[in-house]
Amino acid sequence: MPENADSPKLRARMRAALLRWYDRNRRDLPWRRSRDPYAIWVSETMLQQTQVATVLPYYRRFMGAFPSVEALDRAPLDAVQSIWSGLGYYRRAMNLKHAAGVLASRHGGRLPDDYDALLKLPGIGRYTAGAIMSIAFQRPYPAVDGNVRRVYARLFGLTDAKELDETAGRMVSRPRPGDFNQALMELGATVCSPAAPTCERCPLSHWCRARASGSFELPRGRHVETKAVEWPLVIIESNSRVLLHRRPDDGLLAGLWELPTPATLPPGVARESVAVAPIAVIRHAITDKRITAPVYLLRREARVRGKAWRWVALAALSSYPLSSLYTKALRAAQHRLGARLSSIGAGDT
DNA sequence: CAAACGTGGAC
DNA sequence: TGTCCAAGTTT
Repeated sequence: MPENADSPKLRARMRAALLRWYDRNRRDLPWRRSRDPYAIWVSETMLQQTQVATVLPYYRRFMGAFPSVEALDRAPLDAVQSIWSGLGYYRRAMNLKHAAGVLASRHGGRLPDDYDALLKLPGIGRYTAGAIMSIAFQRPYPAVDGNVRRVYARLFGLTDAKELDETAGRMVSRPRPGDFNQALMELGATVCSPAAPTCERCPLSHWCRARASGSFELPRGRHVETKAVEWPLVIIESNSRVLLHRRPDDGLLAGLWELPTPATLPPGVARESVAVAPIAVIRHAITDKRITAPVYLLRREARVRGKAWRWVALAALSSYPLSSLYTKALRAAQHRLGARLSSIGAGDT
């Protein structure tokens, strides 16, 4: 048992110290200026496995385009995916859109002030439900993410997941459960970092077990074997348009548009293209794949059928949901395409 | 429950 | 260059 968390008085002191630290050190983030549960939900979803700095521009654009549940519900899926392009874990965007529909039809267009109801929404798991409950509704639920696990692991010497959950449940403060949870995460992200914690700046160092023992080791994450993958891409260009293909609705990059590969050229387009040298070679990683992507340019017309193929004007590429793999390839080819493709991918508007 | 799911920052 | 891994969820 983590003796440090046993005493209610001690817990109260730790909470107070953490909140005081947070009040003086909190970063000024856009979602912290809002009290709208929708804004909290969107930010927490974007922040899943994604760092704050990466999220910021996406959050601004998303909230600008879809400022409410109703706006999101009414938006075309393509528009939502397009804004999300480059952020990764694209199922999150599908889940948001889907959940917005559920909220509109069954919850009056609002996030429910109810942990179990939140959990039922697609894309909301234990962490996100706890974050929304505490931050948006001031309810004393824990929100245990990687930061919190690390902080408690060091602070109390915890390794067991169940004990950690119990501790998190006992530690949450009321009042200010949302600030408390964010303080814990902020501490983990900025002070109690994985490799080199700066204990001099930590308001909890006085009580910290790892600090006392000098051992900050954490249980290793699962080692994931990466695979080298060759993934050639073909840019078929004609009249300032390129040919895109829509990916299947499940699996990798589900529902996004892609550049064809030599093996999946549309019917009627021979593979003659790929005999020539690539104009560029892209390197990109997707989860456990280390992708090497030679990019081939083929200038020719082609007749295509079906909803899965589409000629897209270069100027319209920015409104297409594309993985960074493809925006990299298109950027590498832009001078040959005679277009200023600042409009490709994230970053504009 | 292990595996899949994106991307870019940090070292 | 390589490796780790981040405000997780789903199947």
